[in-house]
Amino acid sequence: LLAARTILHVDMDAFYASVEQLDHPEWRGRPVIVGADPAGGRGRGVVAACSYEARAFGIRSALPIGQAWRLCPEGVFVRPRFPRYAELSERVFAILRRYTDLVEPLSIDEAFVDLTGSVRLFGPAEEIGREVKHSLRAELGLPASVGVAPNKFLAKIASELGKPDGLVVVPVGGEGEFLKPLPLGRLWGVGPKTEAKLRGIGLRTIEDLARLSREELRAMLGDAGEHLWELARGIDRRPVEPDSAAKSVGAETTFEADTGDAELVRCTLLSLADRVASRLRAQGLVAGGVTLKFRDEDFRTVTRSAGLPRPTDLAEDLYAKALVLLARVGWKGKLVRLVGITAVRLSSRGQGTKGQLELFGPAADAERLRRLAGTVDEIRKRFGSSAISRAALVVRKNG
DNA sequence: TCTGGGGTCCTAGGACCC
DNA sequence: TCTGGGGTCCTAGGACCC
Repeated sequence: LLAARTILHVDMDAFYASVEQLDHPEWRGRPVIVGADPAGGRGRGVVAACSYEARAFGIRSALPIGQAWRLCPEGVFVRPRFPRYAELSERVFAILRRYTDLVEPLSIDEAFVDLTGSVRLFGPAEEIGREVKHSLRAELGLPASVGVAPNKFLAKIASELGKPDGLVVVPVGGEGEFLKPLPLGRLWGVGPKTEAKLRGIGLRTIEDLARLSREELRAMLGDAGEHLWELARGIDRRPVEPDSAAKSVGAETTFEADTGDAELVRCTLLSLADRVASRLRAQGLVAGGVTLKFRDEDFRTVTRSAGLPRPTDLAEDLYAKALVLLARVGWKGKLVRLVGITAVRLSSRGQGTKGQLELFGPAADAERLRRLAGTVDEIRKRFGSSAISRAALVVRKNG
């Protein structure tokens, strides 16, 4: 028999916007919208996060920034400062790790904590939840919502229901009542497509879904259907898993205006390759393959991927392969909206590739490039990311 | 009003092997 | 002249999450 678990889900409220209000006291109490430049309503891109004051105007994350601007032109529109958010994120997770090592970050501002073994030492989970919220507020100045439940799914739903600044405990045995009235979209893995499909056969709430048999759901949605059958009954056996290794590292960008300029596309790919490679080096990873992402003016997205001759953390290698992949995308006659590069099949550097230095041949060239890249990383760390750049990109920018 | 950027996981088809 | 079944790996696309 499996012992009952106690899982905490901690979710920072309007995280990026809360950080901006923390760092800019004059913005507290005002609608703050973090995202793309609205450019007087003509901006490209979307809202990354917004304060609760902004939500009162109907603004939501993922809303096109121009729409947000029209809804609330008096709002405070700011560009995201990811390094600052990452810094505070680390401090959030450090507070959670005071209770246990079983902390699984879900994103920059969200985590599961398995408190099953901690309650003996620290007291009831509800008390720990209260304490966590208090520490986040007192030490970091940031609000959070917390859910306490016997599993991940229920804990996540609970924290969502408590937002903002809430603490919701799902009583053991009360899972059914708790879930029944909720719309299907609350189920983990049910997005717009699946919800529409289920609505198409007359289902609206989790209670409706729970009336279907395992077999019926399986026939309609495959393995995911069986998973939903369990979730609808509050069953979720997935463990809290700390430190999972990254499977891919990517960077992509949408052009300010759709472009037909092949040289601009290549320069952009080089700069994306630079970003991806330096993040690989920072994490001690090498890529065994590359995926190129390409989106045209009609919003049609294609990807092309291929393995690399040897694992690498060099921009030159990623870029060279990206050019080969680009040639495999038929984009004649179409303008380009977005390009992206993702490093895949990651492994940690040093395993296998270590050994004697090679003095000649491609491996030696790679070693020289690695040292150069290491020096560039160092300069950027000390003087900022714009302190040094590739001549190919500088010429482009100024020419 | 067009629709970001960072990811994960699943599926389906084809190649290839035994 | 017809044509197994299982397994794995790779690629491309798509759904989903924050």
